[in-house]
Amino acid sequence: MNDQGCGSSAKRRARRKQARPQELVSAAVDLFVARGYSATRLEDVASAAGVSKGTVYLYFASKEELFKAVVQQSLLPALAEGEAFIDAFEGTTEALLRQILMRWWELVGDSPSSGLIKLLIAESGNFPDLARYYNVEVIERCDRLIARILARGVAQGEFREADVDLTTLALTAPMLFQMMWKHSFGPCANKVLEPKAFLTHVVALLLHGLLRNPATGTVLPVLPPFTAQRWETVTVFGDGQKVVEGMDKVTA
Amino acid sequence: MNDQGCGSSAKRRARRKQARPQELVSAAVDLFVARGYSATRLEDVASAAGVSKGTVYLYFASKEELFKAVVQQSLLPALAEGEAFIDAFEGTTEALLRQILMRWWELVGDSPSSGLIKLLIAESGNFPDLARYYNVEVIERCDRLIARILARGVAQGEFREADVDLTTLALTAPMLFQMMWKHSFGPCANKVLEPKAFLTHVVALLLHGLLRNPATGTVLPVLPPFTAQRWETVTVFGDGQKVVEGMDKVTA
Amino acid sequence: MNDQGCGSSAKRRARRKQARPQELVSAAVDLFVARGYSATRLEDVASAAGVSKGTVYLYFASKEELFKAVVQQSLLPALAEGEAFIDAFEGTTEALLRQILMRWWELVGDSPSSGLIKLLIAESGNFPDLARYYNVEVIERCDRLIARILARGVAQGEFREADVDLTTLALTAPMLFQMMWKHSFGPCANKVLEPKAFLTHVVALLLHGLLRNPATGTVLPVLPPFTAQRWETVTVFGDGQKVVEGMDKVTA
Amino acid sequence: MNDQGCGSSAKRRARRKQARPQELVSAAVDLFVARGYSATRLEDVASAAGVSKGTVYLYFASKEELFKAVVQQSLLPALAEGEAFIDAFEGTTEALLRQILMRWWELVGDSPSSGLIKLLIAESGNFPDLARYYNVEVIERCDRLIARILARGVAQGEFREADVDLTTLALTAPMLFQMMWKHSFGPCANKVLEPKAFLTHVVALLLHGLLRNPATGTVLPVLPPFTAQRWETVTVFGDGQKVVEGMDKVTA
DNA sequence: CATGAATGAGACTTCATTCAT
DNA sequence: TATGAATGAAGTCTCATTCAT
Repeated sequence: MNDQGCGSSAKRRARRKQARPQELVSAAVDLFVARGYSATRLEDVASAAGVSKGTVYLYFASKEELFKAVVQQSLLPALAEGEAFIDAFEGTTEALLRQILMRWWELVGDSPSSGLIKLLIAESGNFPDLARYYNVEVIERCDRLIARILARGVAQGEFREADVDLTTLALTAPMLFQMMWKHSFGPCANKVLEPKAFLTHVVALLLHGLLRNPATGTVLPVLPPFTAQRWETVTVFGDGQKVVEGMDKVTA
Repeated sequence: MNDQGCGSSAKRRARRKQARPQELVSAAVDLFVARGYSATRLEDVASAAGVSKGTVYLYFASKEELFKAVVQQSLLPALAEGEAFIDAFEGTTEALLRQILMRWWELVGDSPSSGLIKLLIAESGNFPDLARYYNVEVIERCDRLIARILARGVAQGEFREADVDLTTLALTAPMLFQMMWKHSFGPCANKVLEPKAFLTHVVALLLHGLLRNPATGTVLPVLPPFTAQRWETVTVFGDGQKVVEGMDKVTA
Repeated sequence: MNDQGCGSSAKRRARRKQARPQELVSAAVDLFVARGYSATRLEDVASAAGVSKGTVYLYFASKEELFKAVVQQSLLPALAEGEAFIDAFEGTTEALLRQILMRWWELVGDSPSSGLIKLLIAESGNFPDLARYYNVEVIERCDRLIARILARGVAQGEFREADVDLTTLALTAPMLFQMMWKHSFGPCANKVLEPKAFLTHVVALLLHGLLRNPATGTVLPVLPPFTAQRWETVTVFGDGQKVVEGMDKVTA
Repeated sequence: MNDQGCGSSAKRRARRKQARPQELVSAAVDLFVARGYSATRLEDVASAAGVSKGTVYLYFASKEELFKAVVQQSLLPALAEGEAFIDAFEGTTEALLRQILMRWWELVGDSPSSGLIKLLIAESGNFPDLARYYNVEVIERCDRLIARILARGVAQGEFREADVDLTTLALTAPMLFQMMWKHSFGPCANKVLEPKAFLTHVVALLLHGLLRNPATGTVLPVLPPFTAQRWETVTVFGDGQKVVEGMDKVTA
């Protein structure tokens, strides 16, 4: 009993040391997002993480390095999952798109680290290498993710062909907008913006301009008629509320 | 005798004095946009405007006041023009929408002051009253502008009815995206984004989801306000195929 | 009377601004010498110069730059004078040597800035470029000065020939020693070292080993016999004390 | 049972413990000499000695104490040897002097710890008690060593009498110079200074000004303690030529 | 009106020192 | 004994702001 003190406590401390960078990054995310890079004092980060000023420098060489770590740490989880999600998905591409946006919002958009994009946009001019890194590792990869979905829709005959890059951006824009809004004007706006409702609406708007029109083969205009088959969607919410969607009808 | 030794003509100085605030604001816009609020030194603003450091304080009580002046000065011109533009326009609403977006990009998006929105988003947390002001004076007014266009489309029988707020935002998002992009990742991205091509594409995508299709009468679903936490959607196709979507499951 | 305020005060301030670097360097010399580079706080330099912390940075980009300025400013005056002194001197080389060492001590050794050599020796490892600069601009030039004197002595038949570099250093060493001593152990030693007495003694010791011995032409050994002519020196001090020196006698 | 789990044999550890201070001091000497007191981080000393930061404090109460230990440990060996060397020596005093300087350079000057004198001179102002200690224990003792040699030379009829303190310093100065040079400008100088050649040269120069010349009986002037401020020297040569020297004038 | 020298609060960063393990 | 994570005082440097001229 008095024997074990020799090793276990060292372990606990080691575990602490291993956890520290993560704790500091977590604390830093919130402050960086809330106040911006310059206005965030390292001392505040430290005390938010429950340590003293000097401790930050045991794990990060400088404020800039901490910032980079914050950015690079908030990338990969959601992307990797998203890519796997696409490959495994078996429903319609419309459903896939809707699912993936919802999921993305839950994982990224609604997470505290979503404000990072705001931060990075604001500071991209002051951290060009970081911006370049983020652009390659996140943005372009994210674009490719979306592009794959669009390609899937075209391959399955659901979507008509359209400029991939532009259409991808048309989907990226509302997501970005959402995050920006959440971390800027949202909190002080009169109307509240319900994220998932907005994303659903956007998808609906976009898709009905994207769905292939087999009859005319037109590239741009005329609404996709959906004559190939009839469909009807019933959405049931947790509180029992039902929404029925389908050709020609919308019933709440 | 005690008058002439020290200065020049009072008139020239008066004219100068009147122009000064404008010159300072102009210089400040560029620097604030390029570097952010904190990283912009007042001395740089002064020398960019061709005056000395102390002179800034003759016209603005503090850095914060200068920043507010910068923001408030870069708002109104385009909005007023936009409102007049709508009233005078006589073509289809689709054409109106496309034209107004193009014009907006020329006037605002492509102007050096477009970066202000980026700045404001970044600093909204540190300047809550400024954010509130901007939200009311610019954002909501801009939203109303878009909403008027949508209403015009509906009134003229071109557009079907849809949630006004959400649809407005769906139009606002790409414009915002464009500005963000231009002042952040754009300069370091591999692909160049052609602004007007993008806006055209977005309008095309959105409009053809908005235009009433006389043949089928299909109507986009208007989802209820998204307050419920759990939800589940079952889509039944004409051939009996079912797709169930929900917060945590996807079943084909 | 109320008229002159327009220009003269500006001049006074300008004169102040011009004088500041010099004032700061002066204050810095004393502190650097007394405490060393690291132990000298810039704030102390500032208050010693009667200004505030920030003012130092109006004139020197960093502590290191201030240090370099201090070093580079305490070089040239004495050297230039020394070189002119040699050319103009018309007495014996022995007298020249004695004079120049005395003068050097008055100008450099005894000045507050003499401690700089101590400082530079201590910090040469941390400021290699500064050491190189000082070595070329001061030390080598100083060596050349001494070498010229030795050459003069040889040319005039007073000194025998000897290795120039080594002999030069043999003269440099006591001067250096003196400065080191003054700024290190001197203040806490039991015996006081009278600088001029020491230098006089050293010159006497060295010269009588340097004077050419016409009779033997020996390069190294045997004392110069001074048989060519008899001589006698009477030194009268300010307090009336007399010392008579000459061949065979020493009388106080 | 509760004894064995944590550590190794007590003997080995004890031996280790005994060696530790020495190892730390050795590591510290090099770093202190190379970087100076302030610029040497205790952590670097620790890792140079192969231990962790905290271990230093098991043997030395503070950085200052470590420094003192470093200084006090690098003194005595050579001095004791030197004293024994004198007593046992049987040749001429000139030979003794030359040999002892050579030996001293081998033992002290050329050892890594020779840089300590540089260090101490630099830091004497910050460590007055250390300087006093060093002055008494090393410098004065060293001076006495030299003085004994001079006395030996006089007693054996080799040297004429001269001011002991000043002559001692005249021998100390080149040794000190050598050490300073080695640890400061030497590494960045263009000419290399061959230590032993220099010492040999210095001894030759000095001795031949010290050796009694039986033929002429010339005696070097022994100046009185240099307390008077003003002085004037008139040298009259056998041929009637006069040279007047003084504090501010040189007249031939 | 305009200047720009001066200020000093405040941020980043270092490192001697402590102490739980 | 030994470790090394943690601390926090202290120093360098920046820059918004003031004010004498």
